[in-house]
Amino acid sequence: MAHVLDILAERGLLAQITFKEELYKQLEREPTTFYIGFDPTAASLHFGHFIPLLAMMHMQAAGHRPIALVGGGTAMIGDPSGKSDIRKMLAEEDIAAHMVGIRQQLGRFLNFDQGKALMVNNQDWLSKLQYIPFIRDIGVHFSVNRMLAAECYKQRLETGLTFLEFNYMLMQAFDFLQLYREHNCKLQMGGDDQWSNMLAGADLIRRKERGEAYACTFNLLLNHEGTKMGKTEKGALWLDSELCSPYEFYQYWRNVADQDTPKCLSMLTFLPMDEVRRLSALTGSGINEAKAVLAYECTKLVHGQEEAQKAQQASAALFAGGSASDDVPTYAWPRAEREADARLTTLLHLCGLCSSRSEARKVVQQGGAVCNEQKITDVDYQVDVSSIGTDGILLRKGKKNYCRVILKD
RNA sequence: GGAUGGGUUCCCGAGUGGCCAAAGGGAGCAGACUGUAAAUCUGCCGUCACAGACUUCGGUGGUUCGAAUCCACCCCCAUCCA
Repeated sequence: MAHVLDILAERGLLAQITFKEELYKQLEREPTTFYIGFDPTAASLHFGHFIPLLAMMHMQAAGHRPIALVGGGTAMIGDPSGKSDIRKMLAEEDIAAHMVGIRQQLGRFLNFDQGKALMVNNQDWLSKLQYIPFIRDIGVHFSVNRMLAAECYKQRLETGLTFLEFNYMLMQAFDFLQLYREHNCKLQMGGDDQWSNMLAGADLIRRKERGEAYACTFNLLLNHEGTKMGKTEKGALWLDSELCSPYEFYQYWRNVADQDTPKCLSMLTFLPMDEVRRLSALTGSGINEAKAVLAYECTKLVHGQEEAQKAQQASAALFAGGSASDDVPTYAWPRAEREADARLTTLLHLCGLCSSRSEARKVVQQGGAVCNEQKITDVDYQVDVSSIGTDGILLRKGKKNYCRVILKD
């Protein structure tokens, strides 16, 4: 069986590794405990967490033990890495609430049975720290000169960096030390923007414990224009079906640019690389096959096989013929609303296809509004409520934004 | 704490008393072309009861027939000094 680091490298996930040779040997020698940190900035994980999750899955499959560290303590500071602005500090209650959601989601990706994976919260130890002992014990090992030279602070020196945030590196380094001591955790993985923080942790372990510790980072998934993938107009691409339905999630990946498809296939799926290469070699309209596979596989990982199939079927039905299944985004139109105002523009706004009635008017005027496969160009068009059956009606904005409308009492 | 320069619509960025819902670019949306792709071209791009009205230019007051533009105070940011 291939070495897990080779697998990660082949799939394009791996960015940087410390002590490459030694880490290879370490992972061959014994099941190794490693950790990745997740910030509880929201109640749901989003696509930005997905690549680390995939890496954890690969690692767990290879017999290693993942620790998901939820940064309840560090979230109270905010990580300055890669941020142009000061990150919002979170209130303690929010963090606690977010952690509940994250805990649940992690269970879908990792096997937590019998201690095969752990989840910890760094608040448990960070909040107990005392200032003087901490700076004496940990702070002495950090050279400000070197910290300022680190990439993650360099940028911030241009725009401003608070002392609060400057401490982030020490906190994260301490986390690693803590996990090393408590769980024999020897490896930290994470996004490439975490490189400096991770090195700091590995260094700290070497100094304090004279122990072996490694760090390894993943590539960010960038599109051909060099911007981060996994963002929507609304912001993050959430992994929670409440915040982003499987259908929407499927559509996101179904619509990636041609050039980005091969990269996505290898990084975001568990398909054998032979299959990835075959799909990546497709050209012209054949690439659509690759995109359909990508969307399906990716949705399957996040929402499960059943939901992925539904999303695939709903998409196929919609784009082939125009019939709406239950899995298409659906809006239940309350009686009071439709009796008060049954204009199409209002409905387009209510169902979320348009962000305002003004936008809806523009869409209608420009010929982008379609109701049950019939183009509507009259701004004052009234929806015939009595004709709506149990299947509802299908609204479309533009070429690929669908919403099924059903009646609600 | 002191000096200076700033805060404009999703982002960047013009605008220094009426011609400003506010140039230009980017993003986004719609149309044409296509493969649910890209590129290109066209239109839109504050809100609404939409040929009209209403609300926006860090905040609060003020001057004026009239302010994003002038004045006062306040908040925030950047740079230099301490």
